[in-house]
Amino acid sequence: MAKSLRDPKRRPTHPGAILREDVLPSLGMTQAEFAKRLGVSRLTVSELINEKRAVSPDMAMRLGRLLGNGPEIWLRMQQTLDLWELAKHRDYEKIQTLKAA
Amino acid sequence: MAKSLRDPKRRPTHPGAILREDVLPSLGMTQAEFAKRLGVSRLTVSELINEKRAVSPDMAMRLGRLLGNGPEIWLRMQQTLDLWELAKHRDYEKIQTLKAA
DNA sequence: TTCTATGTAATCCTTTGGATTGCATTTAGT
DNA sequence: ACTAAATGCAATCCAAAGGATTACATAGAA
Repeated sequence: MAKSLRDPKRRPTHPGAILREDVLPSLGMTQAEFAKRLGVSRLTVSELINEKRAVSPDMAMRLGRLLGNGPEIWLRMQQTLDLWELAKHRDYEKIQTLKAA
Repeated sequence: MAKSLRDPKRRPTHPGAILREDVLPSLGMTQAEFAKRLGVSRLTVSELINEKRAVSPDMAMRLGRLLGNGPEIWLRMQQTLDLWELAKHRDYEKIQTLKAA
């Protein structure tokens, strides 16, 4: 059978990748300009775009506002990544699931 | 007309409230015992339950594992609260939404 | 009342998002 | 090719936040 649409093994896309590959190019806007509009420093945008840092709730609000699509999308992408990363290096196996509450 | 199901004015429920009012009671488990199962300190559980702190991604993983319903529910509840809080005291009004990308 | 559960304060540690500044490199534009 | 703008990145600082541990006071139940 075909692979499921989302491969559970694969690292979820970092929000920065979307900004880098889709958003900024289609806007034809420099990082500096983008940062200015968001009201954050150029460094913050650069690191986000290069996947060096996560989308914080604050940043999600800014992106949602600037791009007009709300903060949820950005935050959800980030959390998906966060959970995926955690599941990798942390041992939650030790926690025994309770049977019927 | 009737109010919408979710009142946008109202503060979203804190995940700790669910633990305090539903989960722990139905489990008939003490906070100390719950903390032990989760693998965190009693303080951490107490503060979470009393809404003094947020559900972190790590805590969401633990809750999801222990309760058997996955981390997403807990994380999503927290996010909703986070965004609601941010929208209150931070001024995102200054960020001008870009027209058609 | 005596023991258990809980709330909470104090302290310490680590991580992380942001701001600045400075500098090297890349990429355009002319 | 040369200059100027854009970008990547390192170093510092700062503040907030999740956790741990310890200790203490109170609430409650056996």
